[in-house]
Amino acid sequence: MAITVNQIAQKCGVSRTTVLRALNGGGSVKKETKEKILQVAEENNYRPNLLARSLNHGRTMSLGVVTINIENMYFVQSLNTINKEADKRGYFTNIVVCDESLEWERKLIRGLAERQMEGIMINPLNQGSEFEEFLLSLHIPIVCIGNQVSEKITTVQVNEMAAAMDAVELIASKRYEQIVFVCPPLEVQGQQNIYVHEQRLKGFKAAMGIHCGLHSEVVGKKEFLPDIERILSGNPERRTAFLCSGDSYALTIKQWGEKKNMKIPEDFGLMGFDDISVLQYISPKLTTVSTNLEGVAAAAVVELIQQIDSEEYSPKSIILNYKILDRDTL
Amino acid sequence: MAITVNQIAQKCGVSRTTVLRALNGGGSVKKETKEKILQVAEENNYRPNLLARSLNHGRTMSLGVVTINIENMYFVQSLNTINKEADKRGYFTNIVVCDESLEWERKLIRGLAERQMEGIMINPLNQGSEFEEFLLSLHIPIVCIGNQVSEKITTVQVNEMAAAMDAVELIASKRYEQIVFVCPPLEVQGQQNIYVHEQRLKGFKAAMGIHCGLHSEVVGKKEFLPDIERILSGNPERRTAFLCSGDSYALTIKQWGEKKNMKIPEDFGLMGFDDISVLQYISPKLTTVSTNLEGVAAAAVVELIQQIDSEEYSPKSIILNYKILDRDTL
DNA sequence: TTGTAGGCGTTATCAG
DNA sequence: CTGATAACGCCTACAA
Repeated sequence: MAITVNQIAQKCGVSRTTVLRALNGGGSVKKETKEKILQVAEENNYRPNLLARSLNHGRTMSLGVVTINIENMYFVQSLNTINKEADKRGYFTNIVVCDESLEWERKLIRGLAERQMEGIMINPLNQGSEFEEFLLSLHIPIVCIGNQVSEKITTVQVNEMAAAMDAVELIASKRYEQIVFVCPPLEVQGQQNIYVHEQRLKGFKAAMGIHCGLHSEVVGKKEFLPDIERILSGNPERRTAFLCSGDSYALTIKQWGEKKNMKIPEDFGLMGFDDISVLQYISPKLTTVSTNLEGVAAAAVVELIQQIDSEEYSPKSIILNYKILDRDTL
Repeated sequence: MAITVNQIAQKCGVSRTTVLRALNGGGSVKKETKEKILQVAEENNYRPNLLARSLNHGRTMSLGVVTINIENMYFVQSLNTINKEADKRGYFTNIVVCDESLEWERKLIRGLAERQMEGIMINPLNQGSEFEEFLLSLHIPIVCIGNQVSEKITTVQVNEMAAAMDAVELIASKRYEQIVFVCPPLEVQGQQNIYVHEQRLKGFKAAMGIHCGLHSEVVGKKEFLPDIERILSGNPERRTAFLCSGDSYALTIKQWGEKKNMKIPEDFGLMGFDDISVLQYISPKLTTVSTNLEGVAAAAVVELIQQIDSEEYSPKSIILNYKILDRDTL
């Protein structure tokens, strides 16, 4: 379809080498020849075939990103940042979306590898040693964002455990008598990567150990609203706050509470995690934890490229700062 | 880094042809040879270099998608659908994000073309004949989603004008006395592609021509809240509804109204456009128009692939159904 | 200033 | 059953 260097050479009656020199400016070319070549290239919309070029010198200058479930919005916010940071360093970013299926994720990662991405960023859904081996067998620089897979693979994250502990501190300081931790189904542990939630849960439990005077409960199910209802109606006068491992859980509870004509924070306290961008449209402002999505994304790119560039690279665990956002729902 | 067919051939003491036959299963290979080859390939994690393969037979089986401003969420919802539909037909989907810059968009499109995407989907930010020429000069199948660029390039959309008219009908039927149309800054017309908003505005004006007893106004500025305030306070007893060309405008107004302790729909009516996924977290439920993001996305993929497959293709304009969602803010 | 030759990794064709 | 050979489009020596 598109014109090639060879064809230009033919049209101009010169060799490809000359055409390339005129186009990419290596050596010297006679003025007239050069002009003619450039003109022909222009007229025919010449545009280099990057596949061929990459094949040749073994570099694609492209990074791959595997995104989960766009609807959840977690991670999506990072995409812009990743894109810009990569571009600054001369890399093109290819994003693929993975709709919550473990197989798809593997398939996509392999697809990116086969397309010779020089490095891949994932917020992995898979986990375990088999997946670890799979990733390692690719022999491609990889950076995990958020969820950790193994110590052999660089992960960029915030200290989720400490964040959860701080969150509990904040809630406790507001004189709640009961704190309920809401997170995704815990049954999937061992199958699906819920590392960040596990870390937060650990932090929650540790903090509750300190505040042993407080009641606590963990709700980790798909259908969690019945539990919320049970908890609130079981002991209506007890001041209860929900700490949700993910803003979307908090928003769901908020929605439910409002339908029941309950006021937040008067009737119950609510706190989320991640500070997803939708929150700007929600009032009262949700108290939450900023897990520094942009910062994490930027760091991931930097680290990935460093990994690409270095001969000897040893995997790291990069921990960034989180921030407690004390807003209006506690 | 990764092992190649040639290397496998060497290791096994056969020719590449034989290796390929064993791997891809063309002709027949002696059992032992085949086993050995497969074993070596397995051990060394052989994985075909798709760049080379593509270079060879001129097909990449990849589609490119250019997404705008992820934060806005419009279009983002389509990504999953695009991905799945493309996969069904054997195509890999590469997404790139464009952060609201006209130059970036061009750069990304060119990048996708140079990487030999077989087709590209865009919700274009650019517009005008120069951009049209740019796209055509690529000589690559292209489908525009939502915003139209020109009749020479296939566009998939809903009938925005009719949708806006229906929206006005709905509002009028609820006995509002004034309808205000809120849309992005109109100054950018001619520079930036706001085709869908223009269509909706046309529909709005046409419908208001029919309902000439009603007051109407158009607000198209970046900072529109002052106008909202002016309109509402200027004539407080006049029943006013805002028809927003985009749910995010509606959410912003809703947010503002609630801060002022106004009730919706008691104090003013509110209607959006697009039915973005965030709405699930918002109450009262926003009345809006479903612009059938998933349907549009699916149709775009089908059309793009058809364009790729056919020798003779003439650009079309594909119009899908929209749906008025009469919910709780009118 | 210009051209020739070889290679990147894969595939297709044709000949043994 | 197996193996040369050429080709995809680009790039880099090396030679003229």
